[in-house]
Amino acid sequence: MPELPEVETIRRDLSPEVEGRQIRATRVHRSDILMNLAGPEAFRQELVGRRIRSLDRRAKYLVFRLDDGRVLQVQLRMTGRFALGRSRPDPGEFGHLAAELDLDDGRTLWYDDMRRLGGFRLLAAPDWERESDRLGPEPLSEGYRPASLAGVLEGRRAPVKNLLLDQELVAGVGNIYASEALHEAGLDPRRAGGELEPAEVERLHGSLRRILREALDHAGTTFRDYRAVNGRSGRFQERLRVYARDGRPCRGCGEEVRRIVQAGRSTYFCPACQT
DNA sequence: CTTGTACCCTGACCGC
DNA sequence: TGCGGTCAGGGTACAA
Repeated sequence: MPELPEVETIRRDLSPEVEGRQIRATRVHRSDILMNLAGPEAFRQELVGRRIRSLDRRAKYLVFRLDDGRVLQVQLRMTGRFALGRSRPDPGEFGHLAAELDLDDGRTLWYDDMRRLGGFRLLAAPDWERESDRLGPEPLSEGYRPASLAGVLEGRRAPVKNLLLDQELVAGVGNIYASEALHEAGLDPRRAGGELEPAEVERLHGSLRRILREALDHAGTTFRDYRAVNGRSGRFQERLRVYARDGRPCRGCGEEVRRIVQAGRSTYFCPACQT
């Protein structure tokens, strides 16, 4: 569900609330969200008594750093959500409760996941570091440069849209912001990554950063299922340029926005301004 | 290596 | 009202 701006919004909502808190109890209702743990009892044994040192984000992962050095990694995938509070969230909003973590301030961290594609993984620090090293650079980081994007596009014949979704090339970009950034940069999503001119790569790099930053400033895009903590909606959906706007006029030139399928996923673009 | 496809799962929506 | 097909902010395993 969520891409970098959405996951980062959740991290900002949660981190001041959970940092320093101790996990007092856990309840797992749907075991398939335990991605590398045997079952609810194993989850409980590993986590009860642990304190949360910090909450970080890397790509689309939330990373709870624990006081024993290990890492609880959460992947929200399409429909994972969090709520935090003293009483169970409204079942209308949270109808697929998958896990609960009681904290030492009397509140509970509730994890809901309708499709159960997301989940929790408990990793030793070196294992997480190794995984993190495989991921591409954070596009909003200070040091992210056009040369980094140029380097991973070079020689690639796959469509640039597909390459933007590859987490090993650049971290945190998903289906919405890939289309949005390519539109802002005026680039046809079907072009081979390796065929972009240096000036075009530079434009794409700038657009990617601007779009992600703007989406983050608007607390993400609530198009369908995504909610920040406790049901809070994003506001970037009002500013979408092409995503899910097929058949409607391009905000730039008035031409009809088109939808195509690339690597099995929808891409939206304006055939007039993206070349 | 690179690229495409099936799959995990539930629910909303559309045409018949 | 029901039914089948399609689609959904993701990622992985496997085949070609």
